[in-house]
Amino acid sequence: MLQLKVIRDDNKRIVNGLRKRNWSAQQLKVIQQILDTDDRRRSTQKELDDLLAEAKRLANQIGQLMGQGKKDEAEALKTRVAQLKEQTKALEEQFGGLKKQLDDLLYTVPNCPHKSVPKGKTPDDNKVAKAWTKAMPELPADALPHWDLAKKYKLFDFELGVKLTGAGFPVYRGKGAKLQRALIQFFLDEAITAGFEEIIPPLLVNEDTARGTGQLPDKEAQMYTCERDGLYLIPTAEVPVTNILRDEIVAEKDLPIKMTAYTPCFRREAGAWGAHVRGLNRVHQFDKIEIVQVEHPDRSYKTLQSMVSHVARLLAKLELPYRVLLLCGGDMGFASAKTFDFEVWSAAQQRWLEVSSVSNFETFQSNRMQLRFRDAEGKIQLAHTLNGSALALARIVAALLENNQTPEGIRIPKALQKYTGFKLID
RNA sequence: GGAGAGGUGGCAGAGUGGUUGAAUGCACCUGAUUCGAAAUCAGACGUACCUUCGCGGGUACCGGGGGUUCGAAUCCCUCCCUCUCCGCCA
Repeated sequence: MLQLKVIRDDNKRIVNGLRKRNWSAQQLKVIQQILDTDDRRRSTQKELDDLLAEAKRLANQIGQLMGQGKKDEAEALKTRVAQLKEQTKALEEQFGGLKKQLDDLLYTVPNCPHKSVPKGKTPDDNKVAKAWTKAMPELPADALPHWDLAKKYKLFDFELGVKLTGAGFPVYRGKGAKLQRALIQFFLDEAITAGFEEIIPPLLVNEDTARGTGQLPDKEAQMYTCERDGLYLIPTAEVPVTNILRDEIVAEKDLPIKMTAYTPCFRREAGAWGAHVRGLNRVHQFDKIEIVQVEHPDRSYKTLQSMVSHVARLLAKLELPYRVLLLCGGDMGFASAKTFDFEVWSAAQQRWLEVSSVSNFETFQSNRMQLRFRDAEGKIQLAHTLNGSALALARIVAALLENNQTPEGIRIPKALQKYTGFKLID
């Protein structure tokens, strides 16, 4: 969530930023509401603190009197403290209520877009940051979409997934399974080479962790839950990995902290189904390698670029046509200050598929999870957090299969061959 | 799952109702000493929020939540977690 201090001191920038997210005047009223609630919270705290200080002072005095054996005087003081207590109790409740109210309001406010983020309402308003200028793959007239290729070569099976679990849980098999594992290994190796520490996190997280990265309360419906144990299946490795540093104060010299993790990701995707989500385009469980960085505020945008370059390098090695989009204010995620999306061309479907999203969250996440660093002067500051998919498998597989189909079989890109152990799926 | 022990500052570890945000040791930081370092000595050394231009001041926090009390790290309830033993098990 946004920092109260920033909303207060840098109000104009925040309001302008929210306008970029197409916030109406009506919605912007929340900001004023936040400021008003905060004013009340502060005056209530002052009042409460003063009363508590007085009560504390008297309690100590009673202690002294008791020690000196002056029981009568002590008794007299006790009644006064009892009165104070009545007042503090009421104030405490009021204060707690205001804090809760304030938090609830703050939770409704998305991150403020970076100044370089373009205005816009829909995905059509995203800016192409890097277009694909080379040739597109040319397929024969009888080219198949990946779901048909999967059947033809027995790579994965959706019906079987339905039998075992339900729609959107594909079963990979044979070379399809091997391809999956090869991609995971490839992406992990690339991330490790780029200096990211590999993490294998839990796939179930508790409530605090889900709140830390903003899944709660905003995106509760997106996650599968294990209600009985109060746990959530992770929708992305970002959740457990970033939370490793929740409530930590790290040394400035340790920045940036670079972590990567491969995990399956579970998403309910409630109500998001339709004709365009066939096959691997959208599934409830998919594999993803995530890269996460915790960075100094001064360097985070440079770091964002380096993460974008990393993802671009992966796609280049996989020989997939891709483009990079700079998301407009209206299409950006709730917690992000700036996001680049990567899309690969899926030749048989004749459409771009989103395979990666690389974002700088600035202090939006770190504020919520109290992830801080001690700067050169010994002052404590919130760190910036960034993350990106590098990469999400399902759609990569879709594009890989479609783009590389030949009459002889499906060609495996060179960079991947040492991982698959085969050059052709036939 | 059963029985027992325990959760205190970066770490170790005192503290069982009264000025304890918390002894002591270690680590870290600053200064002195030194050509420099080690050793030694002196000092500083939690976080959040409120308040102040600033110095500073205030409040809360000793696993989480609730309670008893004028006063709780200390007593009570409850939840979570860790350790030991037993059971079960990849």
